[in-house]
Amino acid sequence: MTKICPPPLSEGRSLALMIQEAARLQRTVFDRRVHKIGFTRTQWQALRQVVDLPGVSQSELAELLEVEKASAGRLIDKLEAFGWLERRPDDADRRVKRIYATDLGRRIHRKITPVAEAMVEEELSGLSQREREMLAKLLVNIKHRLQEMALANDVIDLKELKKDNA
Amino acid sequence: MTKICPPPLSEGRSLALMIQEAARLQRTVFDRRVHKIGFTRTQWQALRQVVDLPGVSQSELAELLEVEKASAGRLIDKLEAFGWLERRPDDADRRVKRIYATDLGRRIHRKITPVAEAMVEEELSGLSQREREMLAKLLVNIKHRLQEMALANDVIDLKELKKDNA
DNA sequence: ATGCAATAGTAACAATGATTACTATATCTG
DNA sequence: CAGATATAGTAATCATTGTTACTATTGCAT
Repeated sequence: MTKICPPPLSEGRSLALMIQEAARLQRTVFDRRVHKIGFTRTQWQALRQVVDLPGVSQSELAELLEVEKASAGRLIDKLEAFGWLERRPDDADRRVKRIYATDLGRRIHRKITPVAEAMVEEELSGLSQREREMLAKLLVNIKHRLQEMALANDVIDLKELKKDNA
Repeated sequence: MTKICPPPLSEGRSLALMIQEAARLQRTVFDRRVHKIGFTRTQWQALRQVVDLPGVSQSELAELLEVEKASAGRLIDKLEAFGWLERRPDDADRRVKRIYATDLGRRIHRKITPVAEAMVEEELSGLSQREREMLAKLLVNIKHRLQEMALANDVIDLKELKKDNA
């Protein structure tokens, strides 16, 4: 376990990195806390969405979880095998399958929800209400900007790299 | 593309989620911008670390990138195959291999660095210097708390879930 | 009605990363 | 020095995800 110091970064880059690190730490802590229960963060998020939106379709769930339809389908396979969720046909459209939490799924949801709540409360415990609002405001600002950037299509061209060796 | 509204969350949870979303958006935007160059974010981060810390060992690099040693090894395999990095034996310890960027690797690094800088600058363009400092302060606070939490070992016990069906 | 484009879900495959087990080397202990 | 222990890196395996191609169904345009 050698101790390595990352090199200094620009002010902006270090902020961007801090966001990445905070997000990763959140995932790490949550994973540690629910690991013994034997499921993953993704599975938990799927369960949460389905409990909160009973009858959501698979495509809608994929959109909410921001994964591909195929990934969502496989995730639902597994959660259905666990007995936490079930697929039911839609009355009107025979293509769609609607997802519902089972009793067991709802029970697990009720059990984990306070854990998630406690975790975020603990994580934010050093911040005043005022500071939380400030943080939310700043993050919303960044998120909006990033969303615009994600839609723009200014990509780097490979040819530029090949040519000049500045 | 059905429009789905996620259900409301507690104030804390929505903040935690915002951090996740900002982090994911950063990754998405960066991926889009470098995708045409044909490499991944992970590869870029590895290149960056190696350029900034020439002669870093594989284990150290794994630690910096926060991936497992085996994953780092395969990543280095690929980057070496690309001709961006090279392994060299350590003078004193025949177990360790030290990683250096090749000329090509350094050239690519010089090309991509401004892209990364421009991206974070653009992403933060809506924030004043004052606000950036505030954001950094708040994130450092959260990160410290999360780091403490990551070390604590208060995990949920599976047996608890099985027993009561409240 | 008919035919065509769009959509919901699935299957097969490739890429990525973690985990475990292994080899080689180094270091510590007596 | 001898032997135990730890560390650096690799190989094999497994799980997860994205991508592409496919089927079934729907709904729109003529």
